[in-house]
Order: sequence, then structure tokens, then C-alpha cells
Amino acid sequence: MAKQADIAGKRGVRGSRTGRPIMALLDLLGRRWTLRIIWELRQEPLTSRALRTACDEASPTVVQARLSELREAGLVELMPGDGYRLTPLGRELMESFLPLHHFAERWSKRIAS
Amino acid sequence: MAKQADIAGKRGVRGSRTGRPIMALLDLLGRRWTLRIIWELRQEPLTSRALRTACDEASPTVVQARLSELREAGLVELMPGDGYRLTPLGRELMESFLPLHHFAERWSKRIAS
DNA sequence: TCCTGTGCTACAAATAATGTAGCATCATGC
DNA sequence: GCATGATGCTACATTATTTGTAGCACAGGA
Repeated sequence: MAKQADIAGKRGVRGSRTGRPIMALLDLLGRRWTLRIIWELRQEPLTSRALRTACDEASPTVVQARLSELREAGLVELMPGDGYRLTPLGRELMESFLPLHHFAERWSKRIAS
Repeated sequence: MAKQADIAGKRGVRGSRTGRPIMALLDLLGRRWTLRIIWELRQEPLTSRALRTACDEASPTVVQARLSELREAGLVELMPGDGYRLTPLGRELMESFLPLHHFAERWSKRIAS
């Protein structure tokens, strides 16, 4: 499989060379724990350990990996002494996700049948 | 017995028993190729092979697995003779994602610096 | 000094994805 | 009938990723 070096670190973002940014974004967000991490950071900064706890004790390996990717993508930043938080750009992304919360409620009712 | 814990098949959706549907949804969407598949189905039904092609020739194993999960989640359905398409519920989810397209454009410009 | 918390890493075991091949079924054409 | 091609889907070995546990170096605070 073709690997390309770029924005998301050692692995690269799949589809990023296609010139279709949406593909790069979908690939980035489609990695395990990425969406969850962004979600957990939506309200307040969290330290790496608080983030791990919030994420159901996900292993530090993935969490650190995802945080690195998100930092390189400019969506998350580390405030020394304060933990991680969304950048303005990351917060912008979050906004797109807020409707998801209400959708999830409706969704869980529909599939409960 | 088919509680929420197994809506997505053999593995189940992580966080689904927490009573927080958003967690189940984030877990489902955070699996590789899931977001991409939903995205590719946004306009028209696609056969399983057309979908594979659209998804950069992803292996049939994952594509089928994701399609099974998405079907059980009620987001995608198979129209015999027509291929796969989003259900009304799935289409509703898609709507939440449309802002992502514009965001991706802005995002790719910001990180190009 | 000894705690405690931070960000972060190592490493083996478990799990998931990839790539290739192939199956059964159904429609169409000859 | 018989081949052809497309469909949904699966097997399986190789590779990549995640998990779980342990631990590091550093920075306060008591």
C-alpha cells in the first residue's frame, strides 16, 4: 500500500495526495479514537491522563499517537500546564459534529426496535 | 437480547452500554472506512464493487464488514439489483456531515503553511 | 528529600486490515 | 442449453494496528 509522508505524521493521511481534502479528513477522523478524542475535548482542556480516562481508559499508545496526528493536523494543541485543547480550527470542526449528538439519540431509539 | 451492545455485529459498539448513544455512534463511525463509505454513498446507490472502487480499492473484507455493521445499525440498506444506499436515517446522518466538506477545504489550506 | 502528576515511550500479545483468490447466484446473449 | 459477466460475499495468509502493562524523565509541592 502506498504510503505518503505528510500532515499526519509517519503514516500519512490516506487520500491526501488525491487533491481531495475531504478524503484526507475522512481518513484522519476514521482512525480509532480520533472522533472520540475530539469529542471529549469539546468543552474544556484535558490532560493526557484525563483524556485517557474520559476515553474509557484507552491505551496510552493510541491516545498519544492520535494526539500527535491531531496536533500535526492543527486541530489540537498542548497548553503546558493545562493539557490538550482544540485549536480554533479544531473547534470549527467540532461545530460540524454537534448535530451528531441529537442524531445519536434518535438513532438509538430507532434501532432499539 | 439484541440490545444495543450488538447492533453492529460480532464485535458490538464500544460504549453502547454506557447509555450514551453518542459514544456508540462515535465508535461505529471511528472504524476504518466507515466514514468514507457513508460519504461515497451520499449521492447515489453503489454496488459493492463500485463502492470498493470508490474507496480506493479497499479490500472486500473490510468493506463487507463495514456494510454489515452499517446495515445492522440501520444506516445503509441493500437494494437487490441496485446496490447499497443510505436509509433515510443514514441520509439524516449524512446531512450532519455536509459541513465537513467545506471545512476540509479550509483545513487543507491552513495546514499547507 | 519524597511524593504526585504530567507527557510520553517500550514491548509483547491480541486484534484488525490488506491483498489475492475464489465461490454461488443471477441475468444476459448466443 | 451454454457460456459470459456482474453481483454479493467469503477464505486465508501476510501485514499493520491496537491493546495492556510497565515504565521513563521532568516538574512542582510538601
